[in-house]
Amino acid sequence: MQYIKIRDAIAEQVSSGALAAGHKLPSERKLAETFATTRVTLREALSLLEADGVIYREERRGWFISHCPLRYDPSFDPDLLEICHKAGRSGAISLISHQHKLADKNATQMLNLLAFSDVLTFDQLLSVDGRPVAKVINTVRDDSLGQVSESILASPLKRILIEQAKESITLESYKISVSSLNDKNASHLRASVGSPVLLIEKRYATENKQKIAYSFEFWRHDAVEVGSSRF
Amino acid sequence: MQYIKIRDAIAEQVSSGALAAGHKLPSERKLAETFATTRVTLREALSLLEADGVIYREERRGWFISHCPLRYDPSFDPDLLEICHKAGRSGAISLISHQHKLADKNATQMLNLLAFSDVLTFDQLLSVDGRPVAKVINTVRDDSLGQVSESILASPLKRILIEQAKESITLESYKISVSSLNDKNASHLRASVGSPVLLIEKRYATENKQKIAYSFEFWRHDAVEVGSSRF
DNA sequence: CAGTGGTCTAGACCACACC
DNA sequence: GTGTGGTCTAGACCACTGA
Repeated sequence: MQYIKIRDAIAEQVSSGALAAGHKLPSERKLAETFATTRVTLREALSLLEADGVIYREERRGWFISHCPLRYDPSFDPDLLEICHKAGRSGAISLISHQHKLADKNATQMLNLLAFSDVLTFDQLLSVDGRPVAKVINTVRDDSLGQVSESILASPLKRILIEQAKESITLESYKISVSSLNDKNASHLRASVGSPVLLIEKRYATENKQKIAYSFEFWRHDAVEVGSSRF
Repeated sequence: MQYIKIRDAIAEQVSSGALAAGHKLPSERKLAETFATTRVTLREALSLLEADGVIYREERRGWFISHCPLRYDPSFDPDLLEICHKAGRSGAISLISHQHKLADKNATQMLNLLAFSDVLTFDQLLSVDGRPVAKVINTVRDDSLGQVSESILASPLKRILIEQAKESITLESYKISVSSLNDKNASHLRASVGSPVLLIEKRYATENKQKIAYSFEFWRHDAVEVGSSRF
C-alpha cells in the first residue's frame, strides 16, 4: 500500500514543521514524481491526509497545510466571531445573499408554520484569517423580527436574535453530523463538490417553545472541533 | 462530471426504497458497466455517497445501504447499549483485548499521573444489528478500580466506572472531530484503512477533579449523529 | 475456484488560476 | 500562455471472500 507510505511521509514533513500551516504543497505532478508514482495514487494519499484534517484542498488552487482547528461548544452556543477572537485568529462574516420568501416544506416543518407563511433566509460565509471555513444558511420566521438592515445580517444568528427579536430566545437543540458539499456551497468555500464537511444544525425557540429560527453550518472539517468548553 | 450523475442516480434508487437498508449494491464491475464507465469513476461516485452516509463500505465485502443513524447526546453521556435499545436496534459490546500496563506519554498527560504509574486499557467493539459500528479504546487509572473481572469489561465505560470505582465519577469533558482509521482499528470495524470516522473523546473525573479515565470512540460516521436529546 | 474489491499504471483532455 | 488541478479511460495484478 504505497499511498499509506506517501501519506506518512507527507504527514511527517508537516508535523516536523518543515511545512508550516497555510503553506501550499508542491503540485500533484511534482509530488507524484517525487514519490515515483502516478497522480491517481498520490491523490489517494492526499485524500487520506485531508480526511485526517492535516491538509485541505482548495478547488483548482491546490493543497494546503491546515491550521489548528477552532474549538466549538454547541451546547454553549458560542458567538462565531468570539470563538475566532479567543483563539487569536481574525474572523469575519460576510453576507452572501438574503431573501424574504414563502416557507418551503422544510421551513414549514422546522418552524411549525401555517401554510403560506413567510420566512427570511440569509446565507453567510465565515472566514478565518482570510480563508472561508464555514457556510451558514439561516432561516428565521418573518414575523418575529423587527425591520432589519442588510448590514445586521452579517452578524452571527444568535446575536441577531438577541438584538432584534421581540421575545427572548434560546438555543433549543442542535445536531452534528458528517456530510458533503453540494455545488453551490462548495464554490463559496472554495472547495470541491463532495468535500467532506461537519454539518452543525441549530434550532432556536422562545421561552414558551415557539420555534423561531434555525441554521445549517457547513464547516470545513479541518477547521473546527466540537467539544465541551472545559476540555 | 459523470460521477455526480452516477451518485445522484444511486441516491435516487436508495431514497425511492428500491434498495433497502443493509442490502448490498451490485459489484463495482457491474455498476461500472451499467453506467458505461470505468471502475475508477464509479468508485468516485460511491465515495461521495459514503461521505454523505448514504452507503458504507466493508473491506473486500462490498458496498451496503446505510441504516438510520443512532442519536447520541455527548453532554448527557448516554449508555451505548441504551441508545441502541431506545432506537429499537440490537446493540452488543464485545471485549477485543485488555491489559494492565505502564502509562504511556499520552495516558500520563491525560490522567495527570506520576511517572511509572500503571493503567488498565481495554478495547471494545460496539455492534448494532450485527454490524460493527464503533471501536472504543478505554484507559483507566489502575488504582481507581477494585478487582474487575473480564466479563465486566464488555460493558460501557460509564457503567464500569459507576459500578466499580471507589468514588463517584462524572463526565468531565468531551471532544468530537472527524478522523480516519488506522490499520488496526479499520480491521476491527471491517473497514478500509483511512475510512472517515467520527471520533468522540471523553474524559472522566471524580467530584474533586481527579482525572480517572478517558476513552476514544471511533464511529463509522454513517452510523451515528450527535445532538442534544431534545432535537 | 470464480469473482470481488484493493491497488496501481500510464496515459489523456479540459477548464481554470495565476503570471 | 503555461501549468495546474479535475476528470476520465482502459487496462493490469493480487489477495481475499464466499460459494
